[in-house]
Amino acid sequence: MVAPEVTTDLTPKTAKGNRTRALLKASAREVFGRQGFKSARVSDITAGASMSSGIFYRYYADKDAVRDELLSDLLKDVVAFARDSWDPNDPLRSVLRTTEKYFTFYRDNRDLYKIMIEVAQHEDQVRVKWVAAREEFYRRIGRMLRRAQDQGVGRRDMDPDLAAALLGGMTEYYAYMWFVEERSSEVDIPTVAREVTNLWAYGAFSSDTSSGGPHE
Amino acid sequence: MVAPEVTTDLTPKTAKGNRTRALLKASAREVFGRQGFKSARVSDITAGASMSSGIFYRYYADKDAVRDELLSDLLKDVVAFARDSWDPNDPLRSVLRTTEKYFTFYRDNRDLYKIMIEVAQHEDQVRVKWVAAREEFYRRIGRMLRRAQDQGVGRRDMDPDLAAALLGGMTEYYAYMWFVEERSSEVDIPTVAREVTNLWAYGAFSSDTSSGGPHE
Amino acid sequence: MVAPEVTTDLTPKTAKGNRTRALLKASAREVFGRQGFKSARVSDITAGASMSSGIFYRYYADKDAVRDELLSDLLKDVVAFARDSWDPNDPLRSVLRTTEKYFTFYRDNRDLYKIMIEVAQHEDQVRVKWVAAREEFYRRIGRMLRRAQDQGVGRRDMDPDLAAALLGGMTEYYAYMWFVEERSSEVDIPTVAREVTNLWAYGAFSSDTSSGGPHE
Amino acid sequence: MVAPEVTTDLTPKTAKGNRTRALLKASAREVFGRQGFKSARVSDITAGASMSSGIFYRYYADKDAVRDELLSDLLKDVVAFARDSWDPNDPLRSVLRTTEKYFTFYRDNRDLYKIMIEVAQHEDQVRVKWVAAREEFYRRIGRMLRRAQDQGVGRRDMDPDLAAALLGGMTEYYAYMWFVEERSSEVDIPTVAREVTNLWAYGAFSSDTSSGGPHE
DNA sequence: GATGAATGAGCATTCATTCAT
DNA sequence: CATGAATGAATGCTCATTCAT
Repeated sequence: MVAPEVTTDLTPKTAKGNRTRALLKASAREVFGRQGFKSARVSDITAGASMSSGIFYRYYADKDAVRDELLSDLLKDVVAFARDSWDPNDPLRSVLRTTEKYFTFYRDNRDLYKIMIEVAQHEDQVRVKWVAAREEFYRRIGRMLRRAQDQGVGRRDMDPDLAAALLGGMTEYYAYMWFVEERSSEVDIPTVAREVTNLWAYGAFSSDTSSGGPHE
Repeated sequence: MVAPEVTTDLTPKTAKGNRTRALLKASAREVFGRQGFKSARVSDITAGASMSSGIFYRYYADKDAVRDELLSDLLKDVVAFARDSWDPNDPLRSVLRTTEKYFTFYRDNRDLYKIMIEVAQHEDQVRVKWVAAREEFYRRIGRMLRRAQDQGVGRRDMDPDLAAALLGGMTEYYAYMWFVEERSSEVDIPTVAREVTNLWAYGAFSSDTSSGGPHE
Repeated sequence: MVAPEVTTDLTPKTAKGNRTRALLKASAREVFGRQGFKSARVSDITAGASMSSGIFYRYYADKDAVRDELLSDLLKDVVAFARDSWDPNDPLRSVLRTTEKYFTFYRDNRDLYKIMIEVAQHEDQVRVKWVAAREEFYRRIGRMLRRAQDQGVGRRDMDPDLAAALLGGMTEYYAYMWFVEERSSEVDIPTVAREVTNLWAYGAFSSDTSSGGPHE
Repeated sequence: MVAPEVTTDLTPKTAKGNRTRALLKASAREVFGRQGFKSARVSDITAGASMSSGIFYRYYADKDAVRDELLSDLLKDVVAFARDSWDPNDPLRSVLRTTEKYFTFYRDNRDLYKIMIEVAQHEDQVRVKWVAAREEFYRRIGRMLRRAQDQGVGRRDMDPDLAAALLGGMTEYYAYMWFVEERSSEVDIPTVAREVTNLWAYGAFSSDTSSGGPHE
């Protein structure tokens, strides 16, 4: 006979419980963002919420659990983002808009991205989901590029999937350097978004399309 | 009470010592690459070299010391790489060649890159050097793009420094996904290098130059 | 990466905590006294209090911290002792009383004295305070001897400061041999105190004063 | 059958060997004196003699062995010192001479005394010998005091053995503070020796003897 | 004899997690 | 619900000592 799992129910039963849980989660986000996940102690999280250390385990099974919840939130948003539709009639406008939104999103979630990147180096579970979310992104871009080729506005000699990963990664990595590594930069989001879009426009789309490109 | 002598000399004095040190270094590289730096124990390193744990400290002050030596090696190579000259007369050929070489280099040092990226998240010392090496890269690219603009072959409406970081980062990040994250990919280095070069060619250089571009 | 919070509060928060801390301190005193500070392990201390090793660090930063607390306690008492006033009208009676009190005090704190002496060999911090406390003692004695000379009852050809250190040290060292080294001795405190006082009386005070001396 | 003790012979067989051994011993004395016995590493000793660490065990069984040899040397000298005869006809002159010689001896061996005191806190073997040597001293003094009483020049109401330990310890402890603790002191050996002798003269000997006392 | 490489036991300290109140 | 006390496994590092050359 299997020993009965003594699974303690971690769901808050009261409004106060909900609040405590939320405070712990917020503190975890802040502490992880500041110190990194590995060097953050559970007691740092509880201290950040002005609580006693034991209470943490009333709401989370362990340290990994908060982390996973925070990263799940981020991944959900990222996936939703990736699924945002592009306007097939004006792909470059879509690129510009999406790029701007993307940078804004990344900036607002820089702490979570930082955690994600740190954790993904070790935790296969996390990395797999993280990679999957990005692949989804690239697939979308690839589809758009292919459609552009079909419509005669995409550069002929281009591997759409490869170019998608390259161009998508370009944006993502710039955001990383900018907001996570805090690369000093004089530029603002619209400026970078325009440069990105131009690189896409000239790099991936036929030059004759570029007449309607976003470059000033 | 005067503190005991701290000037322990860690240099190997014999050929055997050199061999041992090299074995430890190699084992460290392998262990860090496999388990990550933080979760690697010193005893993992010595066990990997079939030695007793104490011997490690005969050659390295601590766990950080091997790591730093490994990363210094990589950084030295990276910086040398960044300083490799471009052929000003045929920038696109240079891009193609450099990109191919870069991917090859990254692939051969994937384990060190993995360590570098992991460690740079926590260690300011390391991150600063790592960022500096990349900036050097981008500065070089920026200079090349500016020269191209001066010569009338670079796209006019382009911020050379911004574009440099974007294009440079694009290559780097693809290499990361490919070799460190082991993104499954059907492509080979020449193929990716050609696509990268085309994106540079069309994205950053005037279209009239592109007649001599590397796309088949 | 910002270093994690280091401001761990080591203060007990509950009555139970206070009790635990006190038990650990008592155990440390006993263990240090028995095995000496250097060879005492933290786990010896916790084992002596029937606790797990980790709890020690809830209340003390490290092994040195308990030691310092114990020695501070002793030093505080010693300094207070040194400041006890002498009766200027009857210096020899003061010597007798003080000597008796001193031996009693030393005997009751023999374990702490043992630790102090051991530690003072290595730790400059401790030695300095320890020496300072003794110097305070000697200064006091010196003042008394000088006053005796002024009043015509102190031996003329005496360097009061030198004699003070000699006479003060004589008492201290006898206490050390007696209670720390456990020199077998048939005598009791009053007997030794009387002999000490006589040596002071005849050695430092003019013989004509000695008529009122404490020797039976 | 008892397993045969594989006792390696540690006696030097050559002149060079003798020299090496002596150098190691000298280095040990210096290193112990500087860093203390416990914190001195065997490799500090060999390094101090510009030799490799392994050689140490060619001449000494272990770290304790050199220490014991050094302390044996000291103890032998101390015991010889204690056995030096006093001039029964002029005890105070003897006290003065012996005290001066004692301070000189202590000063010249301050490093060995320092080691002795440190080690005696832990090592029963050493402490026992050390205490025995001192007791021998005190016994001698006691005999002298008793003889003085018999001859009518010693203070009647004095316990000779007790006074011996007190007076002997006084000298010893002053030497310790002076030369080991390096108590800053303006005085020189003759001055202190004279004060010591006066304290003995007036403290232990009948006042009418003091006419021939050594005080100027 | 001499060198320096190699071994491995020993100990302080950290911190996630559980428990008593 | 909440507190903070208690547990104990885990690991980096030191250094006396032995060994191969």
